[in-house]
Amino acid sequence: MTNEGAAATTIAEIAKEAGVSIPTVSKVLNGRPDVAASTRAHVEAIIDKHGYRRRKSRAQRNGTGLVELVFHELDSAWAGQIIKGVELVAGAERIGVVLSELGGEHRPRQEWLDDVLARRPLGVIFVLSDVDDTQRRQLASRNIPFVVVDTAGDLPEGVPAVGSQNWSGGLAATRHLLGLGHRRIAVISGPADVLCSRARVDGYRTALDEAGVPVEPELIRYGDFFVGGGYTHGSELLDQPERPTAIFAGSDNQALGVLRAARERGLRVPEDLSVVGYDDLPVSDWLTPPLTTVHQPLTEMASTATQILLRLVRGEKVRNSRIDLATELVVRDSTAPPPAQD
Amino acid sequence: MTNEGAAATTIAEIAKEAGVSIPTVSKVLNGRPDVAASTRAHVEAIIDKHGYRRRKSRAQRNGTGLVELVFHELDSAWAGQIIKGVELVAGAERIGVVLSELGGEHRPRQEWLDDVLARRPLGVIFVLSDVDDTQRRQLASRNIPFVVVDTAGDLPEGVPAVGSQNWSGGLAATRHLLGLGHRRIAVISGPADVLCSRARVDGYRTALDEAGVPVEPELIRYGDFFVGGGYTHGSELLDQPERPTAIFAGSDNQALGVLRAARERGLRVPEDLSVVGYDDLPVSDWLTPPLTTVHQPLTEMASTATQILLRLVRGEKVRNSRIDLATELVVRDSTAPPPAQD
DNA sequence: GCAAGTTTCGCAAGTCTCTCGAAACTCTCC
DNA sequence: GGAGAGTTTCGAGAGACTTGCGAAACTTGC
Repeated sequence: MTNEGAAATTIAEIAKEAGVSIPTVSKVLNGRPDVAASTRAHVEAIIDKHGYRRRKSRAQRNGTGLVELVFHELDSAWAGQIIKGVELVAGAERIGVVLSELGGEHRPRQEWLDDVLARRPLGVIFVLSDVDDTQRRQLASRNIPFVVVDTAGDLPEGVPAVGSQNWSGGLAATRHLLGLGHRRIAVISGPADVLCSRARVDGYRTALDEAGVPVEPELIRYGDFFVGGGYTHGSELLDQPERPTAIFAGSDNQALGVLRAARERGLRVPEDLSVVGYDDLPVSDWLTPPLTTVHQPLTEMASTATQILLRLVRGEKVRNSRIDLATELVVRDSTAPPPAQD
Repeated sequence: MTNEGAAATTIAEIAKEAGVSIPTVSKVLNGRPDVAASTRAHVEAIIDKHGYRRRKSRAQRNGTGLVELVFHELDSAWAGQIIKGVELVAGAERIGVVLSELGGEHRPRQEWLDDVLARRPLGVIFVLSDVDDTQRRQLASRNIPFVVVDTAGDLPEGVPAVGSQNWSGGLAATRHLLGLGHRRIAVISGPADVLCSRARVDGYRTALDEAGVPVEPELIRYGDFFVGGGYTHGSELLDQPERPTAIFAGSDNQALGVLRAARERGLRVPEDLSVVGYDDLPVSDWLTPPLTTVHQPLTEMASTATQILLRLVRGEKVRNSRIDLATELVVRDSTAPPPAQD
């Protein structure tokens, strides 16, 4: 802890207490060779006792800075998890987080970018959104780095991005259902133009191929990530003549919609229909039934992205600026073997 | 103490008394980094002593302006609704929203306030949090207005605050349960030291009195607003020898915990146990069963608070700066008449 | 025992920041 | 459009820390 107000300890004080000169203390601090081992140890002890810290150095640079956090949409607890992760890192560095919502668009409008530029932020974090080339150059010309979390589209070479292993998530979820004996498995994903949706669906496809189960196009649905979409698509899927015995939803919210669609049709979950979600929001464990879902480390993704951004801000070299964190299937009570067929 | 009418204090006077130059006082007021900690503290003390107020706010911000949004905690979709409301109004005015979380504390630490002052925001919105007198004066001296949303504790006269009609909400929820025939109604509320919790419980009390039903202390629980608290208290209540036939939870999250406690005991909702939530988060309509709950207009509360704040920023007169928006009982499927007794 | 060499340390002179105020500037209100 | 209040820029002064160098102290070889 820094002792505010009170004058900070100086090497002069250390020197006095240790009975040596100021330069000697300095030399100890800098690991110079021309200090006797015994003297060094003694000085070191006094330094430790006083909890001496070298003067500010670069730490308090700009004093205050801002980071822009941009959501394409901030409904659902999803956003909360991300915000938490960013706050965690930024807060520790005493950097303010400015929130923006693009109101559903994946690309910000110029007007918005103008406002951002006027704020002279240290950097920008885009969540499920992106900027076009012109805007990218505008940021670059002002030396404002940016990071993308959970990218929506393809990114040019060199743009740092943090995501999660969507393909593996889709694979694991589908394998789990196959392992339970399901053969007619539907998937409701996010928008087709969002990369992470496609990766999950591809994981789903691969798992089916692997098991020798044919992929049926009418069982693959693209929608949005919201609860209403899950309900609509879920209803349609369940009204098909040969309805699926399991549905893999693109988000926990969608899964909620599917649960309702099932309930309205008198289908019990998991006895008559298995449902797998995606995200593992904190509530998912508390639903009826507790949701089997693919855990996505949202908070960690956000923290990681923020750390990368701050490293870029400091001008440090960042290797591995394209990271996908691991997803993990969490099995709860919304999945079970399919009902016996005849 | 502010000396109204008398010639307003100027930073020149502060400077003289503190024995520093005018620019130094200005720098302290603006949170500039190039002032020694001891000097800063000294000047701050003189400022406070004189009750200095900056002449006029810079209402005519050149395009940029920031508003600080402070949560005592930002778990749960609760926070998302609030953020949305603030963004809505601030975004339209092209004002940036800086988010902070106090990490569970209801009062910010000085270090945090220093950062805020350095950012020179137009105003501050506190959500379920508050500042102490010294900090309040620090904001006042910089002419930074603030608004409190859903106050945790008592507020001094004149502090603008937007809340919701908690008492009416408690009353309506309890009356609804009484109307269904329930007599043994438990309530799980938020922390006892948070005002809105108490108001709800008082509404509950009044409803019981009205109906001539005795208030039984063991049916009144205070916890936190989270799902775990609902589960714990719910479990205890349901394990009582003469268990309640209805539970009125302090939040939808708590209600989720109660639902699980009921399920674990083989109690059906609403047949064996009625549950009422509070908040009406977007998911609540999609739970199993859809939750009867007290709708709190969180987004609107946040928008209103932001509007009031911006009016204060512009120096406009704000009458009715203490507003409670209406809550509304939303009846869904988690409540029903109590099971027949013998 | 003495000269040569080595080690250890402090002096003095540098370098780097931090602080602060003079002067110039901006903004607002008459 | 001038006066007054407050803000910003910039440079100088003051410490805080670093470094080169030399002097004492110590060691070693003969």
